[in-house]
Amino acid sequence: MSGREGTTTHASIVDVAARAGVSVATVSRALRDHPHVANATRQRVQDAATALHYVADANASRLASGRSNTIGLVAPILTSWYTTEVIAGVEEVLQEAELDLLISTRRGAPDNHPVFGPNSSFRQRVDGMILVDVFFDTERSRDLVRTSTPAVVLGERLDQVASLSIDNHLGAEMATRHLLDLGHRRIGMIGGLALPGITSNVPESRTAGYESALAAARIRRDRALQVDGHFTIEGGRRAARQLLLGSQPPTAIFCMSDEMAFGVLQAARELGLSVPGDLSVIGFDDHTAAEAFGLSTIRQPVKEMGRIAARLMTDILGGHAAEAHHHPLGIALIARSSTAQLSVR
Amino acid sequence: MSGREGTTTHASIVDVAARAGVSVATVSRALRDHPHVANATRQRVQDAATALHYVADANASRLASGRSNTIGLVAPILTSWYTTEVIAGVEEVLQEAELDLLISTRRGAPDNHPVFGPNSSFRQRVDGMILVDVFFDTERSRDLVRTSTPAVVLGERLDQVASLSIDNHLGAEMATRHLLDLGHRRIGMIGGLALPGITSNVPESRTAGYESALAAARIRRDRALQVDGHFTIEGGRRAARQLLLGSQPPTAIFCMSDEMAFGVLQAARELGLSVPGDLSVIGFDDHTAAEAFGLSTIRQPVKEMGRIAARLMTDILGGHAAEAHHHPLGIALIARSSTAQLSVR
DNA sequence: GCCACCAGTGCAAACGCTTCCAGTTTTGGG
DNA sequence: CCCAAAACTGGAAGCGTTTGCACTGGTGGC
Repeated sequence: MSGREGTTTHASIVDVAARAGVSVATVSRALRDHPHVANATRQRVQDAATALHYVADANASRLASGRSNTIGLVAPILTSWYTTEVIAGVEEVLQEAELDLLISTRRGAPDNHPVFGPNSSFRQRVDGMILVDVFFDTERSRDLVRTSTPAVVLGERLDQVASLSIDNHLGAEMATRHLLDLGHRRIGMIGGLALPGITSNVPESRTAGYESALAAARIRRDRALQVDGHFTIEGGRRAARQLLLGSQPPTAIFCMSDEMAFGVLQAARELGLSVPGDLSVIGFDDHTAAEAFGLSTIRQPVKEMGRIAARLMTDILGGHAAEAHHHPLGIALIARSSTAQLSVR
Repeated sequence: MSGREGTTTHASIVDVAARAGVSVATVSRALRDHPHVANATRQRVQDAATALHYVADANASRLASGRSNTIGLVAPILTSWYTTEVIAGVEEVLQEAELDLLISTRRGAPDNHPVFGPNSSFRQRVDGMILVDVFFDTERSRDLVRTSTPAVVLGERLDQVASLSIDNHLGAEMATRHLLDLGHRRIGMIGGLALPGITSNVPESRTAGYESALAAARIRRDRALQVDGHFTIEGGRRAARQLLLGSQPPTAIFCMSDEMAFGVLQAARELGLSVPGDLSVIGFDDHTAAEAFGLSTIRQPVKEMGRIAARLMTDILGGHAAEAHHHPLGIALIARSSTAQLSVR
C-alpha cells in the first residue's frame, strides 16, 4: 500500500502483521488478549507492536467493533465544586479502566439535549453515560434513557436506571434540626434552581426536608424565608442580603450548598453581623474550603460518588451488574464554628 | 445488505441517499455544506436526513476523513479552581464550534504521558490539544509537541507553539511590592510544586518575581521564609503553621494561589492571629471565593484564558492563525481586606 | 455557433480495524 | 492408532464515512 515508511505515518496493523509474520486477524486477536492465540504467537506480535510503537487506531476500532471505549459525562455546570469533584472521581476510575472521558454540559433546551433527542451525536460516540444532576421530568425522558445507551444517574433516584444519590430530604432535615436544636426558630433557607431552565429534584427534596424538620418542631412555614441562591457564591450573598435586610430577619440560615453559604458569610460580614454570634449558617456538601472557613455543613462523599458511578458504569459495560439499582450513600452532619446556640437578647 | 430495517439500527447515509434519491457522495457533501451541490438537492437531502433523524456516525467519519472534531485537554489536576475555570472557558467555545472535549490528566511518569510518547492514543484521537500547566523540561518534549498534533499551551511561554500566559514574574512582584508598600519587611512566600513529579515553571517565575521585589527593597532573601504549599488549602495551612510557628514569623505572606491563601487564613485563625491585624495575606488567581473572604490577590482572567486557548485552537485547525505565537494576558492587583499597613508594636 | 469550462453528480476506492467463517493442525479419549 | 473435538490461524467481508476522479449537460465568451 504505502511506498515509503517511517516518515510521518504511523504503523498500522498491517505493518505489525508483516513484522510478526502473521495475519492482521491474528494481530488483532493477540493484542486484545483473545483466547485461541498461541502464547508464542502472542509474544511475537506484542514484540512487533512494541518495536513499531503501534497503537490501534481508535476510530477504526470503534467503527469495526461498535465499542468506543469512551464514556460520556453530562452535567449542567462544569464550574461548581460538586461537578468538579465528581469528574475527578470519575476520571480516576476511568483512567484505571483505560476508558476515555467525554464531557458535555447540557446545551440549552431539553429538545437538543445531548442525552436525549432521537439520535444524539453525543450518545452515539460513547459506550455509556454518566448523568450528573440531569433532571428527568417527563416519562419520555426516562424512556429515552432506558432504551438507549447504558446510563448511570448521579444525584437522584431513578427506578429503571442505575442511580446513585444521597438522601437529600434527610440531609436538609439534619441541617435544619441542628439549627433547631441550637434554639433557632426563625430559620431561613437558600436554595433554588441551578440555572434558568435547569431543574433537578435535588432542591425540591431538600426544601421538603427543611420544611419537614420545621413542621416537626411545630414551626409554620414562611415563604418569605425561602430564597433562591442559584447555587453560587454571589447568589448566596444576594439571597442572604434579601433575608437579612427583611423586616423579620432569620437568626439562622440553611444553604443548599456550601458555595451559597460562603456568600452568606460574605453578606453577614458586609452587614456587620458576626457569625455565629448574630447569625448561624449551615451549608451542604462539605466543600474543600468549608473547613478553612469553619463552615458547618452536611457532608456528602462527592468524589467517592464519582468513583462509584464510574465503577458502576464499567461493571455495566462488562455485563457484571444489575443495571437498574439504586445506590444510597451516607451523609453526616459536620458541626463547625458557623453555627451556635441562639443567643438570648 | 440488511434485511429488516427500522428496528434498532440507526439510519445510515445510505438510507438518506435512498430517500433523497441521490448518491451517498452527494449526501455527504450536501450535509457538510460543500460547494458544488445544487440548492434544491441540498434541501432534499437535508429534509431526508431530518426525517430519518440521521446523524453521521462520528467514528466512520473520523476514520474516513482523519479529522476527529475533538480537542483534548490535558491538565495535572482536575480539581483545582484554576483547571476548572479553564475547562469551563474551553468548553464554552468548543460547544459553539461543535467540537468535543476529551479530558485527561497526565498519568504518572512523563514517558507514558498522554501528550508525549512516540504514539500516544490520546493524541491519536484528537485534532488538537490544549495543554494546561504541563511542564516542558527537555528539548525532546518540545520537539514532540512541535512535530505532532497542533497544540496550544496554557500557562507558560513557549516559542515554537501557540502559547498563552500571564507574566508570572510580574504578578508575584506586584503582590510582594504591595506588601512592601504596606511597610512589611519580613514577608513569607508559599508556593511550590503542584504534585510530586509534576513541575512547571510557574512556581519558579513567581518565586523569582517575589525575590526580585525583595531585592529591589534591599531585603536579603531568607530561605526559611519560602515554603511549599502544594497549591492546596491544606498545604497552605500547613505551610503557614510552619512559617508562623517559626522563630521569626513573617508579618505578611504571599501565596502563589488563593487556595493556599485560604489555608493561611485558616491557620491564622487557628493560631489566634487576626488578619490583617497581625498578618497580611495576599493570594494569586482571584478565585471565585476570594471576594467572599476579603482576600487580596492578583487577578488573572482564567476562564477567559480557557476561551482564548480554545479559540486559538479552532483558528489553528481552520488554518487561520499563526501557530507559534505567544499571547500575553493582563493581570491586576486586587487589594481587599486581608492586607493592611504593618502595625507598629 | 463552437468550445472550453464549470456546476452538479455518481462511482468506487480508501480509512484501519474487527470478526465470521473455514481451513489446518493438535490433542486426547477410547 | 483413529477420529472427533479443540486450538490456532488466515481470508475476506464488512463498519459508515469521505473524497479523488470521471462523467454529463449547460453556459458564456469569442
